[in-house]
Amino acid sequence: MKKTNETKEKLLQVGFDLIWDNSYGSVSVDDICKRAGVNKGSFYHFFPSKTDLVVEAYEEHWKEKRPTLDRIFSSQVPPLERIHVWCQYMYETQKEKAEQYGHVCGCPFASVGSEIATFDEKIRARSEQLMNSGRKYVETAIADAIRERSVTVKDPVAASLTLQSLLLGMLVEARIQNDLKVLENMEATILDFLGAKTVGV
Amino acid sequence: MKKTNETKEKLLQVGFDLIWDNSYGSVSVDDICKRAGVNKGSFYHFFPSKTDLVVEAYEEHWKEKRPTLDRIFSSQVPPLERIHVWCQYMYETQKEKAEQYGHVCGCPFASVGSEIATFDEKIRARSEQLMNSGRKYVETAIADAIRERSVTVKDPVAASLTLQSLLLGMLVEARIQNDLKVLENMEATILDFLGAKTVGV
DNA sequence: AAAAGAGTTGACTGGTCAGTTAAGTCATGC
DNA sequence: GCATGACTTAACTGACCAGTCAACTCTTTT
Repeated sequence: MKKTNETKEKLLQVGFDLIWDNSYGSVSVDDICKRAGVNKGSFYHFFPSKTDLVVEAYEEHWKEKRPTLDRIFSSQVPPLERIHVWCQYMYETQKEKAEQYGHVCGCPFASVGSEIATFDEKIRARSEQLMNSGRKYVETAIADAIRERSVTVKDPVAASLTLQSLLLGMLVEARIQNDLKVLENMEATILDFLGAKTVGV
Repeated sequence: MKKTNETKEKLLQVGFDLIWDNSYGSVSVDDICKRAGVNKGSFYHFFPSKTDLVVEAYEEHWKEKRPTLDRIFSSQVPPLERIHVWCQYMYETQKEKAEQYGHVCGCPFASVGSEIATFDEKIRARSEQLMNSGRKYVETAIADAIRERSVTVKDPVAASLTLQSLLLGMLVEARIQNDLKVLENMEATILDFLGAKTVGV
């Protein structure tokens, strides 16, 4: 028998990747099982439904990303430096995914969230929650930047909300256009929006 | 027998609405036929495939919207007024849809485009094209605003691209959060981004 | 009035879907 | 050594999927 949780983790990882790369509707439980080298019965031993796999895979993905984000957004780092490294990190993530799968994948929470928002409440609610968790990092960074006067925006909550929309939009467009070029001006656009002192238009 | 094209138009309209409201993957050809009161054979008499229906429905939707957009973005209207009316129009459209279907639907090109971008090239390409057509209106409005100095941004192409991303992001978030509130600050956020002279933060 | 063609009908195909089931394998604890 | 329970296996269900087909109806053309 395999190591405890090895099968479950494989299903979570394969499921997340397949659905991020394609879509919730176009990836079947059979596809996931086949790719994971697991029988269907095992799938339903660990997950009551396809929806539940996705929710848990979201959770898992977020858990894996948190340490990196904690490091990037550490209070030890100057606020604008956090934004800088964060932008680099997002671009690199997208670039790696694009090379791995042959096309730009965008934001998994946004793609799947938007796909099933109107008919799968479980996934919708979790998408919303996780996206908001990510925004908190940015909100704090902007608040710190305002306090050290390295930025001209006034309201960190409003600014982080707008920034989040802007980024989400860029990721969706990059996916639809299948072109990383959309993301190249990301940092400059963000700094410009924040009214960062160190960078011109 | 029914009026020429009545069946086809019904299929296009019903297909577009159902898919906008739900998703490409979760709406079947049978669903569309049932709702349209049309037999399956008729569907395949008019469309070679489900994909082709979607592409034609996109076309049709755009054709129907064009006169309204031409009016809103008429050169006779002051540029910032165009933006103002456009924002109102988008909000009203979303509100009506939300009331009609019980949840916020967002942008149809973005939702379906993002859903199938990585595996249906026909729909992906058409989404990209139509979204860019919409951007042209904004680009011209911004260029006019720059010339009359009612705005501080410098590059109309870059500004319209960023604006498009921002809007797209807001629409995706409104759909995922199922909340029109996301869209309420739309105009203020846009005017602020453009550096419009007449409006504070 | 007859032929032709556009549009319609509904049954049909073969495959795939999410999810079920029952019999089996294995590690652990007593 | 045997009982328990977690995990696996693969066949199975019934619904649904996109797409096909041949026979049909109606309108238009000649």
